[in-house]
Amino acid sequence: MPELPEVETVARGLRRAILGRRIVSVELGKTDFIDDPTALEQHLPGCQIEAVERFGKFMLLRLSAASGGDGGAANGGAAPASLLVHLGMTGQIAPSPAAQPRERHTHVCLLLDDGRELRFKDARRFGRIAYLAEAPLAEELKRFGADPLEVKSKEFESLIRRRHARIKALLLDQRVLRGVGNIYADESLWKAKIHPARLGAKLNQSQAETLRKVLREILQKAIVMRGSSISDFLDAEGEPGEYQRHHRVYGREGKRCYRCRTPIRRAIVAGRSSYFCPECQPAPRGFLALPLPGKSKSKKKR
DNA sequence: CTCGATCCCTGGACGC
DNA sequence: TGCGTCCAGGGATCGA
Repeated sequence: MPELPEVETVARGLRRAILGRRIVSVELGKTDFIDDPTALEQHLPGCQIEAVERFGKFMLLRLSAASGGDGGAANGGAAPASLLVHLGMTGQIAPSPAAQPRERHTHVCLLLDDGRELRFKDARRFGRIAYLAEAPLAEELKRFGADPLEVKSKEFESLIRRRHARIKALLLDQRVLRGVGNIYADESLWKAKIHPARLGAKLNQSQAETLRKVLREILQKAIVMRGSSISDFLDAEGEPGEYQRHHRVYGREGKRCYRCRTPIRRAIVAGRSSYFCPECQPAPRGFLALPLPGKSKSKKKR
């Protein structure tokens, strides 16, 4: 579940690790998550990695044009291109020595000019990789909404309060805000004391502003903590993040609310498990949470 | 416009 | 111990 903070963490790691490196060759495994695998094989060799950026949950590896004489290759204009990388649920990208055995589910290996390989592994292949020239990239990025770290009060308010969708669905909708996923949506709604099933239009101005601020604060804090490692998220150095220790609601069904001690409940909202405090986050009329699961085994505390 | 359902995919948890 | 089943979830897509 790499979301904005996890992707930012990986992008920073990559920036330190591979900036300025040139791609020597490309090896692909399964390619069903790659837009146009042939494009990678054709265009990547010779490219230099000039920048690593984050855009929502995407990473953008900005590439220079190939250098050396490619004879009849079709990169005459040498328009800048990028490698777009989405980690999906289980994607990991990190450099390793080329001699090191590849881990299972490694599907993209980019041999670099310093003897390492930039490897992408993704067990579930919910990730995405695309080689895109400038224009198609710009077109692609148009589909996404505001950066939750940058969005201003007024814009956020209009994004939310004009909508009749549930606030949780709006937070998760990448066309509205780019980068928020299930964990940080729940965490920020809890902090703002807003029920995930509330309609955007039902929030008052003050609630919208509170939500914008706590969302930003939580994302920033999570970036400092190098993200949340709840399933198998690892950054570009192969290290887990620490923010999962600071989760206040996510994954805490049946455990007590940190504010009021009421047991946290779960419901499916916007098709996703949503955790909330039924006391602190009043539900819309008639909204039902899932029944608390019966405890079969003794659980841990926390 | 908004919703839910369905599919993609695999590993881990759980029940028997 | 082993097997079957369910679930997780980001995103695309389709029909209601």
